[in-house]
Amino acid sequence: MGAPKQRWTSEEEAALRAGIAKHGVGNWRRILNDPELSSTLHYRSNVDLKDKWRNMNGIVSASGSREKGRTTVKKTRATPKNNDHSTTVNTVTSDADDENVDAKPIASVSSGALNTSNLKKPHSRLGNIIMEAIKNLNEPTGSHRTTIADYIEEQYWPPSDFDHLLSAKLKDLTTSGKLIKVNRKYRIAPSSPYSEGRSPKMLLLEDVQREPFKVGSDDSKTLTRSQVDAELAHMATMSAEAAAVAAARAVAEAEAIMAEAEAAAREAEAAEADAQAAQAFAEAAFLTLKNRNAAKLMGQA
DNA sequence: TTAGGGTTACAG
DNA sequence: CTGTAACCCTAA
Repeated sequence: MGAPKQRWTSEEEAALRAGIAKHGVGNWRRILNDPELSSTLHYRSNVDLKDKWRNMNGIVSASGSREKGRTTVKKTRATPKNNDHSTTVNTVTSDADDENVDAKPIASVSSGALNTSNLKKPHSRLGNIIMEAIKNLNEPTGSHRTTIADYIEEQYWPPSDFDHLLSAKLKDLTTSGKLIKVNRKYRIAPSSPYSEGRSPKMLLLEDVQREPFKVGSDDSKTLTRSQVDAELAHMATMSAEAAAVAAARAVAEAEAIMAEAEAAAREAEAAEADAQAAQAFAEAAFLTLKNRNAAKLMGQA
């Protein structure tokens, strides 16, 4: 991990996830074309989206071109893009440097205000500490919040109200896809190098086939439907482990989607014009969630 | 335009 | 030096 070139921000990642959930994997151009998402992903190209998704996903064949004795050829390549923005100086009172517990991961710039500087700084220190803690704890089934808190308290200073900050940050990390929350436990989301010798408790496909809502929008329904079918078909060919991982990921995605939909709906309350779009998006997200919620992992709030 | 291979750049 | 993430190139 690191911050190499033009690192993707949480907003961009969230937007990408939302776009994939909405339009399906592979339709990068369509995602980029989405008016809401395009504001956030303005600096990224369709290829960038594809590459980012490849990285986020736990790349299948990491063809590290390491096995090439490639040396001495230097391509003086200056930094191509110099966008980006003022680093929000976050001088928090000395020790506990934690911030933004923002509730809206997506910057839905609706018609009207042309917001240009929408950059949130990367992840804060606490986020890194949390990731480190979980990684070092290395619990195969994930770590409880209390365990994480204990670890951090031993390693670092215990600020006041730390518990609250930790909860907020955990939620933030979960919604942004860095962590997966499964039954009160948090795990590192993407690449899991440890193959976990034991087969995970199989997540039974509990097909929730009730119909809570009757969404009248046919368009989004068909779109979502085909997408879900494709994913289910793909899931059927997966191994047990892969399926478990995919299920956990799907839930994490769904949570992120729901959060975004919530934020979008909240925004829409103010702007009537966007209300319908947000509604449709929320419904689509809910449909996706319903279909994807095969595993009953979402018990707790 | 997209998927995949390959390269460059940075962090540990 | 190794791993990872962004970037680049090219076939399909």
